[in-house]
Amino acid sequence: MFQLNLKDHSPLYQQIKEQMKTMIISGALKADEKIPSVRELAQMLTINPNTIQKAYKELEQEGFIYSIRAKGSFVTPRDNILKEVRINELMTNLEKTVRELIYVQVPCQQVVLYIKKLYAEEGSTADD
Amino acid sequence: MFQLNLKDHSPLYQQIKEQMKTMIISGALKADEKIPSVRELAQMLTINPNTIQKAYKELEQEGFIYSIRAKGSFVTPRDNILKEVRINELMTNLEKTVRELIYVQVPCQQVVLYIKKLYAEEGSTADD
Amino acid sequence: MFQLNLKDHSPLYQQIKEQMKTMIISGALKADEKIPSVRELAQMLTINPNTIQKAYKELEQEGFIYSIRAKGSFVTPRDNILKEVRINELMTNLEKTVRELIYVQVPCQQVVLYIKKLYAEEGSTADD
Amino acid sequence: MFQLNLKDHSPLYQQIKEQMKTMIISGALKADEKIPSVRELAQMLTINPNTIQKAYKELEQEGFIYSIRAKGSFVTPRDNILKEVRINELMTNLEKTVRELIYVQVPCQQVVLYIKKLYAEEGSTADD
DNA sequence: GTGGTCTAGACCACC
DNA sequence: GTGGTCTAGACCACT
Repeated sequence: MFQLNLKDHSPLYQQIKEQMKTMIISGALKADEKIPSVRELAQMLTINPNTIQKAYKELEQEGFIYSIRAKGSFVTPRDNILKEVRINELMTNLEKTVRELIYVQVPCQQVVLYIKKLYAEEGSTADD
Repeated sequence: MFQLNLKDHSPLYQQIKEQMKTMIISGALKADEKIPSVRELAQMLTINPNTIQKAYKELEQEGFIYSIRAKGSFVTPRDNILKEVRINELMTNLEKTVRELIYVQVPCQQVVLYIKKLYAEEGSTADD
Repeated sequence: MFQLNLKDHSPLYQQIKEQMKTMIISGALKADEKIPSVRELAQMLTINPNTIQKAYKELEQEGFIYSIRAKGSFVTPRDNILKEVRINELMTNLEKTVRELIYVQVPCQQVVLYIKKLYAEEGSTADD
Repeated sequence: MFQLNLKDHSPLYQQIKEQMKTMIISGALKADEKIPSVRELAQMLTINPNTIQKAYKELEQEGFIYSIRAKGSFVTPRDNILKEVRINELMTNLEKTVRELIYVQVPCQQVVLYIKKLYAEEGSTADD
């Protein structure tokens, strides 16, 4: 389920955050679905519960999950996510990547086709 | 020339790397142009030369600059850059960003138009 | 009647307390009016009776309600409330809020006008 | 300097946050002034550095302090604080307190005079 | 020396 | 059993 890389320079809790986000975004975790409890996941990954706690707390602050005391943590339905700020960040990120793609002379058409392919994939599985 | 943000939590040497890369990619620094020496830049930014050293070392490893002993450091012409690895990284990065854009329901067309606009801008100034 | 927010990190029993207090203060619940029994309210909100119990117990300790065995719980008439301690708490709270308002440079007049408006509203409906 | 109450139900890190905020708001700590390092304060209060860390991190997220790696933590100048959201919270808080003051029949004039007094105090010491 | 990350193990409030 | 808080002690990256 999760693959942690201890050699990587990025902190464990961020790796957990990233992978959880990926699972939510990819649709592997559905809206309002329960995610593993802090202790469960800690045991699964054989790391300290505090590290999971930190990851979950930040995921909650960023709006990807919500937690209910004595119940567990759950995936925020995507329509409830505060989108505007995030979209700005994503577009800035996109711009930076594309500018470098231009620099290394990847043709426009290749990039556009790639993006259309990604949209096509998702559109058929997760739209609606 | 450089704008360092001490309050930002990203390390100074990375901020320097990023800004140097931006200047190379944007064309502000031309191929084979000399960039400031470690000591010069350290003095300009009033920070420790070790910090600059680290930034330059990584830029060289990533192929953006090359250095000649007793001469200084210079911008690698873009045709000499080892592109394949970098392109892979960029495409992976692109995929992650686009998947999240899909998740927050930004329409395909908006993304594609944005990318075409970026290509158009650069095409007229730096292409060829 | 009551709106519980499970995602909120404040305990359920406090949410119930707060809302009950608000209803008493606003006049929605009159003096000596009967409030729902523990079991009734638990059923209405589909939560554990213990949680309601805890809320009622604290409301009683703070003097907002009183209970009669085998009869139920009732709203304390406002003249019977032990006011002095509570007023001290409120004034301390007020001081803290106002000091921060000063810090973020909200002008005195704006605060004063706001308070006068609140008094005017209540004065016409519930005073006397 | 700091007074922690171990018996209090509120977490230690929040007590630290509150007191630090009070000191910033009261002007006891000036803009860009260095506050004690994580370890220093931990030693002063004889509590664990992690607890201080948590308090500082949240204070930084809320904009009251900023930290620079390998340098320390510093007070954010008040003009740089993101005010609008905070003002809304404060006004809501104010409303709740005032409504209860009305309920326990504290006269409007007493409240208004109290607020004017607070503004007068601050105005003479910290304005400009 | 500073802030940041992590562990192992404990205790608490809530439901 | 769940999330949240706390301790004691360790290690790391950065400057």
